[in-house]
Amino acid sequence: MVKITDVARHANVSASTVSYALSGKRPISEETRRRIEDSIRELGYRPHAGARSLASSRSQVIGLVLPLRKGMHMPVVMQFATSVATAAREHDHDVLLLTHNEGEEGINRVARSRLADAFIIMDVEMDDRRLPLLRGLDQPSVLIGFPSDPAGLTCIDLDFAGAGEACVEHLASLGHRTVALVGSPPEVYVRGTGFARRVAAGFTAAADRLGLRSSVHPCPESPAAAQAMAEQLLHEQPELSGVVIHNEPVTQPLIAAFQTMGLRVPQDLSVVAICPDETAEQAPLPISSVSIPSAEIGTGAVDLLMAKLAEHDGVPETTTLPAALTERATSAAVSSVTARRPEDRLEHTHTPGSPGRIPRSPSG
Amino acid sequence: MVKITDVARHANVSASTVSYALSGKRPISEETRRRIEDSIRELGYRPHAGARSLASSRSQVIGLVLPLRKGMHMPVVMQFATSVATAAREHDHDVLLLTHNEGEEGINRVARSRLADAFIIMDVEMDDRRLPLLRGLDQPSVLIGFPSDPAGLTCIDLDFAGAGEACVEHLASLGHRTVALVGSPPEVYVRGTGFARRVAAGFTAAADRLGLRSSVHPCPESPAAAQAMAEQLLHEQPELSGVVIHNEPVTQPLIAAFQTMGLRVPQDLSVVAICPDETAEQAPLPISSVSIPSAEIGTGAVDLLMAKLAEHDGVPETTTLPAALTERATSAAVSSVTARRPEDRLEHTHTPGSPGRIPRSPSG
DNA sequence: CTGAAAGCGCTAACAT
DNA sequence: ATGTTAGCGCTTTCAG
Repeated sequence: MVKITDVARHANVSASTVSYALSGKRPISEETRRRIEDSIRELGYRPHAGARSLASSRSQVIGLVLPLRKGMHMPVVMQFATSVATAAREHDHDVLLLTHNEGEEGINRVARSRLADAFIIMDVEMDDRRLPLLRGLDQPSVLIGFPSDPAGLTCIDLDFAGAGEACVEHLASLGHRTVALVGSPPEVYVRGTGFARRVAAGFTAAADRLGLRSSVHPCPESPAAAQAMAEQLLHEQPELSGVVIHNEPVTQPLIAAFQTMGLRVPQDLSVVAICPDETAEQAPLPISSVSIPSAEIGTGAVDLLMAKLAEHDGVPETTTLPAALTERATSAAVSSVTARRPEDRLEHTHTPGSPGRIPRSPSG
Repeated sequence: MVKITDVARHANVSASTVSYALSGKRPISEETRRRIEDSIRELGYRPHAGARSLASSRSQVIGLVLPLRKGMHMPVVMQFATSVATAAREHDHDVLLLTHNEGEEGINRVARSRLADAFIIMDVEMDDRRLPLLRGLDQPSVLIGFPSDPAGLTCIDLDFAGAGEACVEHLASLGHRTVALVGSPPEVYVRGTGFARRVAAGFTAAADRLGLRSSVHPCPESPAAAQAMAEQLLHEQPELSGVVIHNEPVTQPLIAAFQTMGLRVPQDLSVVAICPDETAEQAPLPISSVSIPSAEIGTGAVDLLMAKLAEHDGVPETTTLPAALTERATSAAVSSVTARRPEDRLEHTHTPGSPGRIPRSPSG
């Protein structure tokens, strides 16, 4: 194995000079730097990561904790992970993969053994059990998602409340008066994952503010559940004309179910999703959507982490990425009387005036 | 930071005794071991990973190279990654995440800096450019997938050829005489990813052997492509009664397209997929399938790697996981004359006798 | 602008 | 069964 002393000898300098040439922590003459670089290349030198970490107390590794639980959409997780890995490399760091199932102990182990010198935690819950641990660590961390109390932490996420609002505002601007949110599976709400609740809160708030009737429906991630949900919605709310979907695997099946039941999208029913742009664009009928920018969140998290590692102060506790809605083919202005043709539905039809259960009525 | 000498002092032993107690590399008296363990717990000692790696030339980290390219199904990749991470932890190792887009350089960097002391490479191509590098590394590696020449390497994968065969055998046993394979996107074949070609080879070989008509159809990963594929298949091969799908995102849309076109599954058309069990089970109509056992492949890869790290010889160059077909609701025996009703199809109908293009005729 | 030298915390001979 | 000691390869004072 070629080591720093080999390079030093070959370049006729001391080992420390090679080290400094590599780190840039002190000025090196042009001439010397060139000789060193040549030697490094010629000998094929690579610093030993362990030695470096021992001497500098910096491993150049960031620990990335990914969720594996149900209700997480894996393509999004993967895109996020790769964007973190790529961004980390641009800052000369590598990424250690930790899974949520090792729990707090995994983070603790990696932190205290100094295997990683910073952490990115995905899928943070409102009252996440890892928070006290993270606050007490020597190493800085960045959370994806906002816990109830972000004090002393650094968090970044899409403005999910804003996303919920943007969807409602879009539908309202198109003239829709009754809207429904088909959300994440029930367990996601139950375990207090912030984004699910925030979408619902933003959705409901905007509907109330704009005087729309609204209802929220957690939905399991299966085509069957999507089918049942479509039937339930049309059954209970004949005047429903706008649906917001925040549940990736259900998006396509739900739209298909509506169509099968005789509703034309967007003529009879407008649909807006909160999902990655890729999903929205690739659908048979491109979906109007608020983008979940996993890649930006990933690089943003890395940037925040690097700022903290550099001991920049003024790293904000919370960073919120603005929600932007892109209009595509699934949303349109409500049309006149002929718009809804309940008599075409396969079953459970209603006459236009007969109201189903109305879970919420507008407050303002 | 509490270090090994602190523990040694606290337990009234030498540092090396603590080290040996931890590694188990030499016998320690029951009494001493207990004292050491107590001290470790009391002081909250964790060995410094870098120091350990420097002194022992073992980082206890394995590098995992994941693909991000199109045509890879992310849920499968994630499940694989998490099973690797979990299995690695059981052997006291951590996992460093490398993305294929860093290419050979990423592996080289991590290997030569001794950040990782073994590698698992996913999505290996027939003539993978990383092979020479891997063969020359100090560190052992395990490949997921079989390159054309596995000599000097260790590879593990599902028996994809066997999977293709099993599907055909199943369909043949049900009386089907004309079968089609809807495969991975064209680019996957083009870049020589082994599994896609092996499925096709096994499929074709079994069809030939059993005297079935067969054809192979690469298919892009979009619902639109699935729809087009369904139309094309029925148009060209009116006598088609068995379809094998090896293209995860297309599976569901393709079945739906067939149904929309008036075919009943499995009465008019049997469908068999090669996909994770989870996908097959969760489909609206549970799909008869050969399982892609990502988790087993992941733990298998780790086990092979650990054997190599332990310098066990006799680690096999290739490990093939047997293909097992599970019969579910999408396959059934061909029914009699009334089975196919081409006159019900939405368009491009054919009279029963008129053959479409027959891409392959049986050789035996 | 460059060198010399003292560790970083741990493991693994080599002792006994 | 345990202790002593010499590094592992690098960074970073401290000196010049």
